[in-house]
Amino acid sequence: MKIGELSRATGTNIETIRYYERIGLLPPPARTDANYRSYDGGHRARLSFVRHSRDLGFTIEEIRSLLDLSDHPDRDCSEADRIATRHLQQVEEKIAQLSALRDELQRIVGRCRGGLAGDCRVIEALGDHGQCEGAH
Amino acid sequence: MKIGELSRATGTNIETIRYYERIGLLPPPARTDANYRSYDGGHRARLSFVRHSRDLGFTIEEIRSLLDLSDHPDRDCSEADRIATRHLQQVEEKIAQLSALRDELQRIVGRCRGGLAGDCRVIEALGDHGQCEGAH
DNA sequence: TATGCAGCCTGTAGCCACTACAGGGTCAAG
DNA sequence: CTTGACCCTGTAGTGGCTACAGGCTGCATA
Repeated sequence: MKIGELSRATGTNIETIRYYERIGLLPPPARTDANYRSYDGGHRARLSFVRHSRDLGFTIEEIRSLLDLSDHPDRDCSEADRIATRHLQQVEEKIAQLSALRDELQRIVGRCRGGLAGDCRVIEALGDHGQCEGAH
Repeated sequence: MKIGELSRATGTNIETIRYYERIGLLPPPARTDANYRSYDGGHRARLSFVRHSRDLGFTIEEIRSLLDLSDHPDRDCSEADRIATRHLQQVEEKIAQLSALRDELQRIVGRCRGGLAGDCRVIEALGDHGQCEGAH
């Protein structure tokens, strides 16, 4: 299959596929006489693996390790578990951060009465150093 | 105050302060005879505003608009409210996304029994197209 | 007076994970 | 024989910094 078909089959941008090849995440495929890339099922599976991993937020380097494990079924898979567990922790941290941030934004947004910028609580709150809570 | 003091006072990297000046977020300060940047309280307040906004996840362009409003107290502040509300929505969406992602990661991580990579459920799950749920 | 070192300056390049061209070649249909 | 979809390489841009390289200034100490 040509790059456009692979792109449609996996929902991956053509430029991204070439990018993955350039950084060594996908092996260089065979070429047609016209120098077009020619992919097979293995490439497709590998790209799906990469996309699914990216969708889950793994970094390229993490995916490189995971692919490496998947290429060597005889190795111990605890490394894969470690990567996934650490990533899960990071996601949980990020959620906690964003939740705190959402709370502060909600406090700020709720205060706008639609007057002039000079009296605006939103702008005022941003100028504060975060101690607006107990300040008045 | 010199750039190092401003850096300590606001918890902002020196390179970042110069970066903000370069992109026009902070006005160029006066210079000493030795060509050192010389900041005043106004600069400090503005930088605090920027840092606080960045901590809340506003983009540079959004901060530019917010600063513009804060520079013109006679304008209507509904624009500030609009920016903050939209940003809040984005944060909420992000949290929802990450929560879904966390759930999937938890499912994946919980399945590793520590065997060989060839039998690893983590790697297997990543290779799937996300239909692993009802598949077996 | 010499010397060392912290701090400042400019300018450029790197980070991540793409994305978007420019400028060209290839191929099948009409 | 032309049109238009598709493919190629190579380079530069995105956001928001961060990290140098290579050089200047200012102050304390020997």
